[in-house]
Amino acid sequence: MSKTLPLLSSGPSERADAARNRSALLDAAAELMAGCGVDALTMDAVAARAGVGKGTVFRRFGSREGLMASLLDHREAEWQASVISGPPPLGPGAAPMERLLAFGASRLRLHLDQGALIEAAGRTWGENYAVLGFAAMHVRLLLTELGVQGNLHYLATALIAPLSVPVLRQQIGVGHMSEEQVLAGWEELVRKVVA
Amino acid sequence: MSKTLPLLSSGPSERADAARNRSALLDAAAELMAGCGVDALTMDAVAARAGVGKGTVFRRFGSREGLMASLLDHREAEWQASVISGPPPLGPGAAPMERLLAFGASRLRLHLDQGALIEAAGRTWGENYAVLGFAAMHVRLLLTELGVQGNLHYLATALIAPLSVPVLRQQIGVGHMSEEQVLAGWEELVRKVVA
DNA sequence: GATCAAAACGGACCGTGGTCCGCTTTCATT
DNA sequence: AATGAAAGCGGACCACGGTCCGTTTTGATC
Repeated sequence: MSKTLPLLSSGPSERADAARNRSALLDAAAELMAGCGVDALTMDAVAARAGVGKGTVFRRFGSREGLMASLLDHREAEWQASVISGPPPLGPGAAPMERLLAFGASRLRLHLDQGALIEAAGRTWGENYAVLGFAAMHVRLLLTELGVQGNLHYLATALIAPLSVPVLRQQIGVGHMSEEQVLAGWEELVRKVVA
Repeated sequence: MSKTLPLLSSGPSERADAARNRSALLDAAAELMAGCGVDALTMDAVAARAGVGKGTVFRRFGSREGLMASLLDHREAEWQASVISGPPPLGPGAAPMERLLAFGASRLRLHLDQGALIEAAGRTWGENYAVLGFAAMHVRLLLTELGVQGNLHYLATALIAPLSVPVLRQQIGVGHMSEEQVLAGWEELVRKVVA
């Protein structure tokens, strides 16, 4: 996650031109992606569209994966906000089990919607502590509230794992499950773990 | 999975020169990888070492990922064989629960050992029906024997998901779990699902 | 063993991600 | 406002994955 994620940001501030270019690059990337899809997005095109040199793109985002991760930050921050303070059942106010099932459904949708982008972001996104860490923390908390016994940290990551993009792609694309079947299966898994 | 996997192979046979080159390329790749690691392996280097043109490498394996997948085929085939007909508790002869736990431990080891190669093989390997499909089928069978109720196909894939390379890397690398903790956690998960 | 179509070969060529380094901009300090 | 060092900039340059197509090899058939 980069400085663009409000949840974690701050830092020693960015020079004015740098901030302007970062924003221009993110806009350019989003526009190009909307037109051509994730895979056809080239760094040269982004730089050209934003009216900056290619080197600038790499200084700001480190790599293509880093740029993709920054594009995801937006969506992820919104999602995290809706978990922390959005309306129930995803947000606080609902019973733990309801929240947990809403979490699964919501995460499933997010991963299906942003799948291509998430895969394009690769490890930069996938091994980011702030992303999986937040989800794991949340699930762990809900499991605690549900009175589940055992290594809750592990169980939380294990419940999140079947919602990951590669697994979903395998289940839906190769295994020919429907989205509903996957969600129903996950709920069944959760109930067995919680029971 | 490619023609090199005995479990699935045959086909209308390969011309003698093609077979010779395939074998030479796999050897060259394995040797270079042993020396320089997975990431430093370039297609040009493999071609040069095998004494063939670059085009030949791509005709045989399709892509870099395809070459990596072919290198994995060997190990995967051995592993599948040990599940199907190796000694207990991984192979037949042990009680279903023992076999299931042995499956987890074995798969965990395989993924930790071959992690870099598996990631380098990307979707070519990861979405391969013959790989995840075999594991899912096996787990599904064991769950049946254990009398588990529900959507066993989904539960099988959900139990395999936490053993995937990205999840393991996250748990061990970022979350600072030990290999033993991960395995213990997975066993706990299995017992909750089976119970 | 001659013939020939299909298969395979090789390496020049291309696009893209990523680096490098000399020049320019910013901004804190005075 | 002048100054200077740090931060940023740009685009030429490089390495590597992947493609293309004219040439060569193979092996089935006669």
